[in-house]
Amino acid sequence: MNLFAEIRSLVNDSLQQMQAQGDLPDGLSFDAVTVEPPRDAAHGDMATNAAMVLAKPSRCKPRDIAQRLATLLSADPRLASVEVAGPGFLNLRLASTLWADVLRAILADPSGYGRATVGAGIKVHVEYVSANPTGPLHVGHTRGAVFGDALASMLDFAGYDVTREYYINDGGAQVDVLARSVYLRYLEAHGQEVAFEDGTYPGDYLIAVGQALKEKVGDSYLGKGEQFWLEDVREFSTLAMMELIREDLLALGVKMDVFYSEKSLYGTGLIEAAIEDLKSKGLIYQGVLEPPKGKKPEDWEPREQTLFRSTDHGDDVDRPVQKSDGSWTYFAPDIAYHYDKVQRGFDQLIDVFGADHGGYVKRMKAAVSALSNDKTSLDIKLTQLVKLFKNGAPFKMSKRAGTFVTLRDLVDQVGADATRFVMLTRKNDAPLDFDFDKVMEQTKENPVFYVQYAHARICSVMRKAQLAGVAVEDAVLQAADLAGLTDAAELTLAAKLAEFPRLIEIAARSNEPHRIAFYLYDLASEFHALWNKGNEHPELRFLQEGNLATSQAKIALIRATAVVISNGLGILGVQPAQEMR
RNA sequence: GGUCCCGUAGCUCAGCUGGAUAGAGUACUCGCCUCCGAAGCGAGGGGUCACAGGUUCAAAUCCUGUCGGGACCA
Repeated sequence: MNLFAEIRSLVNDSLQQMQAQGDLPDGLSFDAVTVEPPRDAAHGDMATNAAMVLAKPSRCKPRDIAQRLATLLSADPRLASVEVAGPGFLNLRLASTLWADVLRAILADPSGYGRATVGAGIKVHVEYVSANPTGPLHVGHTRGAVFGDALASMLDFAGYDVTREYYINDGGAQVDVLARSVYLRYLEAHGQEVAFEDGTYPGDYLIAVGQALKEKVGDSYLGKGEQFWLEDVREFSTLAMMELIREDLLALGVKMDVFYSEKSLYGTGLIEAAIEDLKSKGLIYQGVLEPPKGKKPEDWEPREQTLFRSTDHGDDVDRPVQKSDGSWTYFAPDIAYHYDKVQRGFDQLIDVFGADHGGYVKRMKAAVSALSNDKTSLDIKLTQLVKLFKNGAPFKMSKRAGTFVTLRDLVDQVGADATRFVMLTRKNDAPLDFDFDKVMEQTKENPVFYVQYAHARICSVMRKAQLAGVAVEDAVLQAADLAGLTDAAELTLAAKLAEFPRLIEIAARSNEPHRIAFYLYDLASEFHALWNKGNEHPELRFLQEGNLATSQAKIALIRATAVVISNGLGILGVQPAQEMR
């Protein structure tokens, strides 16, 4: 049940009726008409801007339209009052029975409440993490992983057909470096002294891989040249790293549908096919790029190479796909990968990248636009840096000094739930401060705690109610007489619950899961307020001794609140707490 | 030099793809436990929404430019 959608369509119907009666001209678009909660609660439960939006195209005075619309709307039993206000707003007050309907709808189908249909029939592909398979995931990857995962879950909740995918960059020079590094560890496992020069990965996590390699191949690679072992060690090491990464993701609660290998693009003709597709559209040519503006780099010289005319699709300069020696640039496999996504029939693509990939956005969008003839949309979400703090002081990461914070460090220290929630309390494109101590704090300053505390309190009341002999099953609560819920704080809470489906739609449309985290904080706040109001007004306490019916009505309200918190947290991948410890 | 992101209360940040008197947290002042978890709640002060133009019934929100901060490319 989506109250806002219902009233929105009621407004729409009424507007059409006005057209039929000749009060409004034909051919008007109602797209700009909104029904939303007013900022000021004194203005009622909902407000619509219909009259103001339609005034100009219909050449009527806004207040006249508002007046006629108000007359039509007020005939509907769902609306208790309709008032024209200000320049032509219509302020709507809902019949009090509607709030009870919302609660009953929540209790009738708890796990389904808030699910939307905005994404029905739309196939969306979300690519995230996609870290190089050269080591464990670190803090930066964690943010991308959490964001992408929550985004995918949210889209799923909003009705989209979602595919979650990890692109394994196992085709570039970095996996050769990995192989050489593992080879050093292999020599070490054979008792040799080794030195890790620049351009190798000295991390301890490769010790076990070198050991495992020794167990697999014995001494057969000792004293041999690179041409003899590189390919096999590369394969072996990449697999080991992906195993490590999968475990990291699992610890964070991130699941992928597909792991897609870059290497699998080579030798299958896919890259050639993608470039051929662009060529057939006249977007591939031989040419020489202009030197970069500003300071000329020392080693720049004009070279003829194969270029993609990305400027035809919004890019700033054309991009090379093949170097003068015939080898592919790093961009070519990326094109091929997205070509493959388009071929797989997705309607929408979303790439979640770190902010350091900001430079690729325009060319990737150009590629997808060209490859799909603008039929497939590509949204690229960049996640900004995570700044770590300990005891309020910035905490510098350094691979060299070994103060390198991994995903595991985070999860081990603060838990997957807190890590995930905190990472979602900022917009993806804003930098994030992650304070180890604050995340663990049990105060309202810590949003994870605050939301969990609300849920735990509700569970606590439910436990107490059961001990007192009050039936609290959803089926029983649904049948309760909810007419007694009349206090302002109770109705505010119910109104907040009614907003949830609308919030999901808004958040899903803009690919912004952080909105859910903020909503949950607000919801928790309304709940805590109501709880405390019970201190001064005993009649607002949830358990009313000796009054079974009233208790059940109030418990229906907070049980519905717990359901929404639980659904919201579920999208973010966070377990709701039954009790605080 | 170019591209992208950001600039909102002392501090950290929301702000519904354009709506009414711009909101939370924190900090400061004051009040609330004989009571379902006070790990909480309520009240108060605090703003030129970086700046200047533009678009319109309406701009923190959209467009242009300037300044400041960050990320990246060369």
